[in-house]
Amino acid sequence: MDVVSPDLNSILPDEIMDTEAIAMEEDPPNEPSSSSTLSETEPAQVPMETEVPEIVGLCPATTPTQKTQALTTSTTTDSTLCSNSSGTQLLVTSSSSSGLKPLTTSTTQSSSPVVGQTLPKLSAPITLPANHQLILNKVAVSPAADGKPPGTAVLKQEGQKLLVTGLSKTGQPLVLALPHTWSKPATSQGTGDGKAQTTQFKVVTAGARTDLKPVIGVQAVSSASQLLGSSTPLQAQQLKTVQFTKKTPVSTAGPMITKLIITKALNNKGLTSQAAVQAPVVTGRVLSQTTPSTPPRSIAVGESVSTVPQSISSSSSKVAISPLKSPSKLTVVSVASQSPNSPQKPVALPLNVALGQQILAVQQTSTTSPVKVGTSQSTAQAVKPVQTVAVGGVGQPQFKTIIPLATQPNVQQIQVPGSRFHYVRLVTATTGGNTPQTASPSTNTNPAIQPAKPMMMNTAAVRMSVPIVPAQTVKQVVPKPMTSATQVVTTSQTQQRLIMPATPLPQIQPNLTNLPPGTVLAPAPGAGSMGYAVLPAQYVTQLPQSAFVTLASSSGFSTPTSIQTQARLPLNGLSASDTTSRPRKPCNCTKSQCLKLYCDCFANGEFCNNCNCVNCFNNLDHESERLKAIKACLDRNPVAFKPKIGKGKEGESDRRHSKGCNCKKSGCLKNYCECYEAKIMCSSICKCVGCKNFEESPERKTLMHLADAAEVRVQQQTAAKTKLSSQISDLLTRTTPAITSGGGKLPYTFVTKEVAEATCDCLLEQAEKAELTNQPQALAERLILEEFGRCLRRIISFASKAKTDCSINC
DNA sequence: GAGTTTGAAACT
DNA sequence: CAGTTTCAAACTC
Repeated sequence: MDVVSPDLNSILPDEIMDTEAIAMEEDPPNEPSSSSTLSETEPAQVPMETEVPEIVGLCPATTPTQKTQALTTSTTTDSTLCSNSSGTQLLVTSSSSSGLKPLTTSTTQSSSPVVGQTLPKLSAPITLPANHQLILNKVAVSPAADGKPPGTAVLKQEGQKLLVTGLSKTGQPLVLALPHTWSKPATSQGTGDGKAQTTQFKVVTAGARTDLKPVIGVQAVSSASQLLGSSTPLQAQQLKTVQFTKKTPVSTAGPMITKLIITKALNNKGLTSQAAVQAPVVTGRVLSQTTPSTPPRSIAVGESVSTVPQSISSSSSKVAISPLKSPSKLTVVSVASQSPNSPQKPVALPLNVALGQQILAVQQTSTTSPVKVGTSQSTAQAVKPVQTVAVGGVGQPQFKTIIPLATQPNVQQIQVPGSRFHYVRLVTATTGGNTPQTASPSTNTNPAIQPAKPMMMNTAAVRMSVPIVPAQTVKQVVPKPMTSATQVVTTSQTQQRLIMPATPLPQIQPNLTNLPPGTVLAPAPGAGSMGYAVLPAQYVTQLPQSAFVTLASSSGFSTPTSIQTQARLPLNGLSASDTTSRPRKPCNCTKSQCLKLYCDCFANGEFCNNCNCVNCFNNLDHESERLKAIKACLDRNPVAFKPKIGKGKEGESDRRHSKGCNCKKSGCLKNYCECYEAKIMCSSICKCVGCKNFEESPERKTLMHLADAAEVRVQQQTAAKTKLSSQISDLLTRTTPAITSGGGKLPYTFVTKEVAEATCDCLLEQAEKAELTNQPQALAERLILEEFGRCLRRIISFASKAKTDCSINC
């Protein structure tokens, strides 16, 4: 294992430290001389982080508070789990050459090694950056029969799993990729030559930003330079690459000399939530270079400047990741294979090697909140392991989850608190194919059919986004034993959705990409890739473990009725309305059972929550019906659940309705018109009659002006009210001291109309009295003034008394 | 709040 | 694919 010093995050742009504890051999001769690459040897000790900001846990038993990091390595050695005292866990999983070797995971509670697999022990503590996840999947090792030298790591398509991603506090994505065969299409980036590569690594990097294309690679020393050179073309972003050579301490395959190249995206732009929505996760890139006798290793490097570095130490291997300065997070979870032999392993990455199921989650958070990761897994073969990865963040991290679809249903749940957007991407890594597979809907829909490909995810992959309210806390969902390995992604956000294994619905599979935003699809247990259940993540997150299990169970979605009610319950102490970043109007469906697109909730891929609907079936209690309805909708329209408003041809900023409207009477100037409702112009694809919703339309301009004026008025009124309230409050505050202090200021607030009239009456009376007594004018004026003085004194006295009474009574 | 209008979705 | 019906939201009063 490679160890990265805790300072890595802060140093990443500049350097990478290599701990001495790691039995890695430095390869100075091989280090690339490129200016972009920085190599350093880190001191033996890696500072331990006192805090565990982020954890990716793969252990079912892991409590929400536990923080874990999972690493899967392609090393030939058995995978081991390393955990530190803080509860941080390092998960190392490996897949056998067959690609079906069980994944082994360990939790802090259980240190049992992975069955049949051993991982290099970490000699040095591993410091993981907060909010960063490091996942290393072991690449299948080619048997000697293949003619390859023993210990040579051969990357199988299905087994390829490598995801190391991280975001610096600045949001700069960090990606570390293990050696991967250059021959693979994944190297389309220009990375390289895939010659004579015994081991392949697939690197999937997720970035919160659309343009993020982190390239990280752990390369054999010989190929290190190549990687560096190739990394440049890969990214639109500037990347700073840090490369260091390490020698694997223990490897059955023999000494491992590898270089770790860490590229850090220098360009921090585009970290907006929007960007994250568009292409957060990037792309899984395969930057692998095969090196004989060099087991691939994956290191996820998160960049963080956080003062709370997270350290993880393991006996076998150590990976130090510099603490994240910021909560920015990238989470990549890859599943190399199932671990039939270690079903009961505490930390089992839902690895379906054969299936190549992978889940990629990328999260970026602005906050420094530590990431909590809860993991769970199934132990029995009959029970599918469920992996839960939670990434916490207070800010509005961008979150994307990629869940591979495979015949072996593995569902990985990723929880990302604080993420405002939740993305779910379904990626299937199938065996056979060497070509990097994009997650594009059209190609990725049928994982079982698709040949195994290096997991490569790009923006084209199925993308589902759902606004998620930042969650302060992370909820951990414990997966219920399932027939197939399942990873569950949970978030504290109400918008997040999960697709749970359901009854086989082959028809849906082709349309996976069209599923409602935030939907997670998971193969139904035992049903291969045919069964899917669509489940809003909010339910999953809110569900108790038992409930969740029920959902995940192959038996169907017999969810306790309580679950539905839970959706209405406050989440994380926040009411649903509070937690919903995008308030959704409750539906009022009466006849559609909320299972048709008439229902906005259903159309948006959400469960009805706090709606006024009648006979609603859009809930967990009727998941089977819901699933069928979804299928029916997709059958009718494969893109039924895709956003209607997409980007126009002209550019990103040009939005347009995907289908166009068909308005006939509204002139497209009322909310009946979907275009107008979306505040976009009608386009050429619209079939509307008498359309007035075009740029030069005077009606539209007038309407817009009126709308703007109305809005301005509202704003002004609001501002006026606020100002008035403020003034009154300020006035009362200022007058109070004068009263209490007996100062000369009279609280005119007490001079009401009645008081003024009464005062005038007194003055008039005094004037009349003087007149009746034939007093000289001067005396009369004096008497009047004296009376006025008395009135004032009475007013002041009253005000003071009122103040006193108030202070006493109040 | 009831009734009407509207256009997307669903159906034929 | 076109015409019709259904449906729920938008709108009006």
